[in-house]
Parts: sequence; structure tokens; C-alpha cells
Amino acid sequence: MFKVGLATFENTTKRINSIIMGKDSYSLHDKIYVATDCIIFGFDDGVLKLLVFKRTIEPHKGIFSLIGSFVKLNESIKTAAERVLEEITGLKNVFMEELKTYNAVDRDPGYRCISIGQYALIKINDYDKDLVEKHNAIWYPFDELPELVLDHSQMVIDALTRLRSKARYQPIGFELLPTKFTLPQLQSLYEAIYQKKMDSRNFRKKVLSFGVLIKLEEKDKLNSKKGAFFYKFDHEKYEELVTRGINFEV
Amino acid sequence: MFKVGLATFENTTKRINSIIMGKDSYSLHDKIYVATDCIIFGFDDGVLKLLVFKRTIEPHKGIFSLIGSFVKLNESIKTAAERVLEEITGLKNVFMEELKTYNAVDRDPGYRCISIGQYALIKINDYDKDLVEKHNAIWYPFDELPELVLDHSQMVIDALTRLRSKARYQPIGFELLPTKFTLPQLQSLYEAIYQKKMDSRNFRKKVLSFGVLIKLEEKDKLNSKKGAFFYKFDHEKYEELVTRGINFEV
DNA sequence: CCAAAAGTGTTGAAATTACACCCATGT
DNA sequence: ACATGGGTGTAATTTCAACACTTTTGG
Repeated sequence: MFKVGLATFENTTKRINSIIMGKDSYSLHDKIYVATDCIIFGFDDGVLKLLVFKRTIEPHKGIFSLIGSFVKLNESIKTAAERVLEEITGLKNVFMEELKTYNAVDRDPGYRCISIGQYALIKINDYDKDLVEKHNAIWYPFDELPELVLDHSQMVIDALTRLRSKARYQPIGFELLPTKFTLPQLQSLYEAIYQKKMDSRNFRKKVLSFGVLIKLEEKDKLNSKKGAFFYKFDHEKYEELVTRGINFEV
Repeated sequence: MFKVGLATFENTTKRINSIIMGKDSYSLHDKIYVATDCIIFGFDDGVLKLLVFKRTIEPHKGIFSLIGSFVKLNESIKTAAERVLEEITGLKNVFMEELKTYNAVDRDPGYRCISIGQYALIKINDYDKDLVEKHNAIWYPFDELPELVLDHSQMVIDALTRLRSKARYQPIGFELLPTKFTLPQLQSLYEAIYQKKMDSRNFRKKVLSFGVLIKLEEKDKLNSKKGAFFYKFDHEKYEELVTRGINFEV
């Protein structure tokens, strides 16, 4: 294939030629605004949170909304989401995955506009607090979420459903924790995701049995007097097991 | 909200006004062609098949391709897929689900165009053979698939992966079988999906244990001399169990 | 010394796997 | 009568769920 810059140029000339020659099979069709909205999860001190922001401009000024952007001609949908995510949180290389497309004809009362929802899992201590504040963004616990603009509340519901089903068989939970985390923290994350208490003996047995956690020397003494050992996620080992087809059902 | 027909009209006038008044927050953004492509699964005599068609017009004339369409301003993506699916197979009310968005900037060398893949499961004896033939469409067994246009081969891979993971915990297999089917047929379908032999005693025990199959009086005598009892899927019972949170892992 | 969280094993129940023979019938 | 695919049960193994006490240490 060719480079993006060239492609754009090439496409433009090609298009003009085609229109002039009256045989543009594309120009018969409709073009649509394509946007992406990010459902940004964070995990903070035992509670699952969502990053939303209060709109400062029309349309929907003053209402809460997910963080989103229109997709430009020369960027992929993921790139668009990464762009806006970095703009607002300062973070790069965040875990992000397509959720689904929101495309009801009347979802946006202004114009026909579809949005691809993408959910992101971020380590809540890493983000740039000043940037977030500057953009009117706020972390809301899931059980205190305000009403969101358009179909954004539905996006959040769908993303949570996805997170639940995904976390069950893939260790994506680690994306929400600091690089070094303790088993009690990990358990508390799973309890927050599934909204139920788990048995610590069974939980430990299970997660350690996968063999993708590396126990560190260091202890976290913040949450208890005894202190809990830190662990880190062994990415190489994980990839190896995935290619061998192991499944990680929690 | 308002009706589709009106909406289109309203949007158009609104847009013109906004452009004239120079305060259209949308018009700053890019519009993109939005298409949808259908990955159409069928199950025929023990083999999983895919419906593809040979393009008769440019671009990509003569190459095999999935069945797809551009999405119009006044239709949802699903509606667009349903439209083209009915056009080519004559079928309505087909099981169809969004797969993911294909949106690489250079995926279509003509114009920037994203495509939402949707996979459909159809009962292979119900479709309109004349229509399919007229549109140059052909059922291909999965292990004999020709190379497809653009990123369509990747769509097929993704759809198969999805079908596999989905069929494991939701009884969507029934969508691929006639309304009345036998347990050997059902097993053969699962064997085709997962590409491995299963034990018939264990398989029967499992699927019958869910209690969503109704045994009929009638037997299918086509595939054996003894004949196998027909079953049908109990949709109400299934819905009831789903709402009770039962899981159907096969 | 005590409160608070971390860490650790066992047992019974349930689910899963492996495995082999008889049945019905059309030819 | 026999070849072909349909149908059935049991025992061994593995996995899962339930359950309670000891350890460490900062205050």
C-alpha cells in the first residue's frame, strides 16, 4: 500500500478525474460523519470509575458526555481515540478496544453521525491531573454516574458488560492496576467489576495457578500493618500461554 | 425523536442554514463513506460454508468479495446489511450481529471508506437459489475459500473466531440448522465449527441438560436407516433461562 | 497487647472426561 | 443377514465451592 499523505493526494486527484469523467462509482453514495467515544475505566481505592466530562460548548453545553472526537480522513478510528485520550489524560499506549458501533439514524439530532465506542482501561494514578481538570473531566464512581448525552449512557452499560465478560477469561484486569500490585488489590478489583465478594483462598489459588504473576520482594505497607507482597504481571509468559491456547477463566 | 423522512429534510435545511450563518460545528469535520460487509455462514451436509460473490463490475471486477453495501443517510448499518442480504438471498429476519469495524486509512485504495463487518447465520436450505445465482454468489466451504478483495479475508477470519467463541456459551448454532434438526446434525455442526470430533454420549448429555430442546415424534430417515429423532429449539424456555442467568457453555 | 489485614489447606460436591456395546431398519 | 448410523450408562478424574484459623506489625 502507499503512505497516508500520498494516498490523500492520490485520492483527491483520482476523485476529481472520476467526477469529471462521470464514472465515479463512489460519488453516488452518502458520506457520514464518523466519531468515536471513549469509555474510560479507572480503578481507585476499591471503586471502579469512569472518566466523563462536562461539555463547555454547544451542542449539549453543560451536560456530561464521554470523551470523543470526530474521525478525520487520514486517521484510523483507534488513532482518533488515542489522540483525544492523550489530549485529555496525557496517556499513551493505553489498553483500548473497540466496543461496538452506535448508528441509529436519529441518534444525533443534528446530523447523521455514527460513533464507534471504544473502551479504555487506564492505571488511574498515571494520568495527568492538570490536563484532566483543564478539560472539565471528572472521575465518577459507577454507581454515581450522571445522565450522559445522546446514547452515551448506553455505551457505558455496554462497556461494563463487555469488561465483565472479558475479564472472566482474559487477564485484562491488570491494565487497571499499577505495574506493581498486591493480590488483595487484584481481588478488590475483581470484586468491584463483578460486584460480589470472593473468597480470598480460592481467588489466590486461581490467579496464581495461571503462572503469569511474578512475586516481588517488596511489600505494600500502605494498606495493612503486616504488608502485602507486590506482584507484577508476566507479559511474556502470558503471550506464551495464549499461543499455547491456555484459557484464563477466573 | 422524529421520523426518518422528516429528519433527513430537517437536517438538510438545518445544515444549509448553518453553513450560510457560518456557525456549523459539524461542517468543520470530515465525512467518510460507511459500508457494511456481511460474513454469511451456512451449514450444509457437515460442512461450514460462506456465501461470497464474484464481482461483475469495477472496482475489483472478477475477484471474490463479501456481500456488502454502502450505508445510506437514512438507514442504520443493520438495515443496510438486511437490505443487501434480502436482495441476494431473499431472506429476512436472519440472525445477524456486528463483528467489528474495518477502518484502516488505506484499506480501500479508492476513497477513505470504513466498513462494519456483520456476520449472519442462515439456514442454508431456506435461501432463494435463483436470486443467489443471479447475483453470482457462491457457497464456499471454509477450507476452499478463494482470496477475497481488500480486507475481506481478514473479516472472515475474525467472524469465524467470533462464531467459535460465541457458540461456546450461547446456543446460536440453531440459527444454522433447519427448524427441525437431529442431535447428530447438531453435533456435526459443532464439530464443523470447532474442527474436532466429539463424543456423542457426552455431547447429548450436555445439550439436553440445558432443557431448551423439544423432542418431536417425527424422525429423520434420510441420514440413516434407523432414523434420528427431530428436535426443535424452545425459544421461550431459552429466553426464560437467559433472564435467570443460566449459562450455556458447551 | 490488640486491631486489622495477609496469608494459608482440606474436604465434599459437582462437572467433565473417557470409554463400548446394543438397537433399528433399509437393502 | 448385514452394514450403517442412532442411541444409551458408568466409573475415574478433575475442578469448584465452602469453610476458619494463624501470622505480622503499627499503633
